[in-house]
Amino acid sequence: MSKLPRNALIQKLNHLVALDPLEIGILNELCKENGYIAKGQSLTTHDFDSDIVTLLLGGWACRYKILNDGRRQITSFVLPGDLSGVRACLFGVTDYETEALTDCSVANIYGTDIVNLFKDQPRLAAAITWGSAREEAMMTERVVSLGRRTAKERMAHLFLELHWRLESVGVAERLAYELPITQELIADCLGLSIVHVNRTLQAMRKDKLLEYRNGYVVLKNSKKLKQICSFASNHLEGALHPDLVDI
Amino acid sequence: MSKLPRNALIQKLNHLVALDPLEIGILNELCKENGYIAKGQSLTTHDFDSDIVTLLLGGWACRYKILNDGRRQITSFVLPGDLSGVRACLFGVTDYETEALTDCSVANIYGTDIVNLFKDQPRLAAAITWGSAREEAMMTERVVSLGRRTAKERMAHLFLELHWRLESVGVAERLAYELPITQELIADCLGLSIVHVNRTLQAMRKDKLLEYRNGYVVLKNSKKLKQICSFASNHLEGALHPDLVDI
DNA sequence: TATTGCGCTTAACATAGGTTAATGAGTTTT
DNA sequence: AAAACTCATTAACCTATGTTAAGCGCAATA
Repeated sequence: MSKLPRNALIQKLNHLVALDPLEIGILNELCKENGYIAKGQSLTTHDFDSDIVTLLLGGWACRYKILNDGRRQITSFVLPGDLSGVRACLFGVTDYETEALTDCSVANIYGTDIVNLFKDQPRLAAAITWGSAREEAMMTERVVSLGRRTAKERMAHLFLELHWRLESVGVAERLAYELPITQELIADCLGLSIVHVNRTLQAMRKDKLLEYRNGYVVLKNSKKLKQICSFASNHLEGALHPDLVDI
Repeated sequence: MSKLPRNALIQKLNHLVALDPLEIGILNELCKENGYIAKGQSLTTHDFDSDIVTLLLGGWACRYKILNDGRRQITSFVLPGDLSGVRACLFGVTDYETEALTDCSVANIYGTDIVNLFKDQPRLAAAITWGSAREEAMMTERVVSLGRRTAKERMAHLFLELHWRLESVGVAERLAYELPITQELIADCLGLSIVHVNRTLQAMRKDKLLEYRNGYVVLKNSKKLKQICSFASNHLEGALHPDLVDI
């Protein structure tokens, strides 16, 4: 393993393919922190024709959609190591807003550089594509949660998924992590009312399943939590197609 | 425009990039109908290590997940022109089942051939990637529906989205299409009970919004339907990044 | 140190949608 | 043509979750 510095994206991709020093060098060059976004600001500059992909390096953000009467649905949380705006850049489609939930540090990357990656660095391109595939898998799980799981099950699933993701970029402890968001945001993510989020949280505290106070989550009984929502992390894992590994 | 034969995939991709005759030729070769799957069968052979991507050419299928107590959530309908198993093939992950809802004709494609497409035909690869991006966009809409839309809104959205997709592969009339599935399947897609699907359908019939009998849907007031769920099709459209068009 | 405000908590009440169960209309099987 | 199924339909009743509204605690501001 090389001693080059690692950012969250590299850590994430490295779970999939063992990156060689050259590739790590390229990524480090591409992913230099060069921006800062204050809490509440939009992550993606909405100048249409903006040709920028944003890599989140530190902090939390979310993607959401608002219906005409104000109902909001958060479609995903954006964590360190996640790219934002790839689709907008490649296909000129934006179908949601992205907002910083905390102050964030980011790397703004030219869309052209991403496209070049696809031309010149097939393994890296494949790894990035795998990132998108993982997002889609998480989306699938969210559909299942919202469609068929109860409030308690949804909640268990969310807290476990966040832990898993944060751990894979080195930002979580073994059974705890910082969750710097309000219950209202959790409600808008789980398709519940804020009151019911609170009720459910209380109940789970009482059952010694988890603690969640002051922006800090402790999974007190992760085994039980996993049972409750039949959590499996396989959808977050993967192995590259052999033909692609050896390019 | 060339006079070569078109299958559903070609029609779909052609909305994104104007394919040249050579590319159409490659796709036609790759997408020859070579399989038939009976209603109720799994679309993807579940032999692990199977290295096959399935292109649906005719018929309907769906992806779903079943919770341990039998609750089922359909995560998406698979229509002609849709690829199935790309992620499984590239990353060895399967996180849902895929089942034929009608008898289906398909093209089984070797994963290797898809991978080669990524190496040799960047525009086609980009177009296929765009297909995945579109699926993710639809997934996002589903999350919004399940999380924040009422039964009636969800239903309106589903019927409009299906019409849009079917039209784009030439399998729908201007305001009508065949929907060869049961109300139970609609329920499992919309996260509702079968009884409530029926209730909602009755109400929408009475309001002259749509007809749906004998597997045939007629959108009687598509304008109103669009208002109800603030349907927008922009998430289904897109334009390729300029750098990719001219490769 | 008073004030304001945001986020958390709780209680009382309301409802969209779930459950159970029975009936009917077509279709397939025997 | 009877029996057996599968789907759609309807009614009666139930519950998970939503809504409204009111305190509470703490941090930021004045």
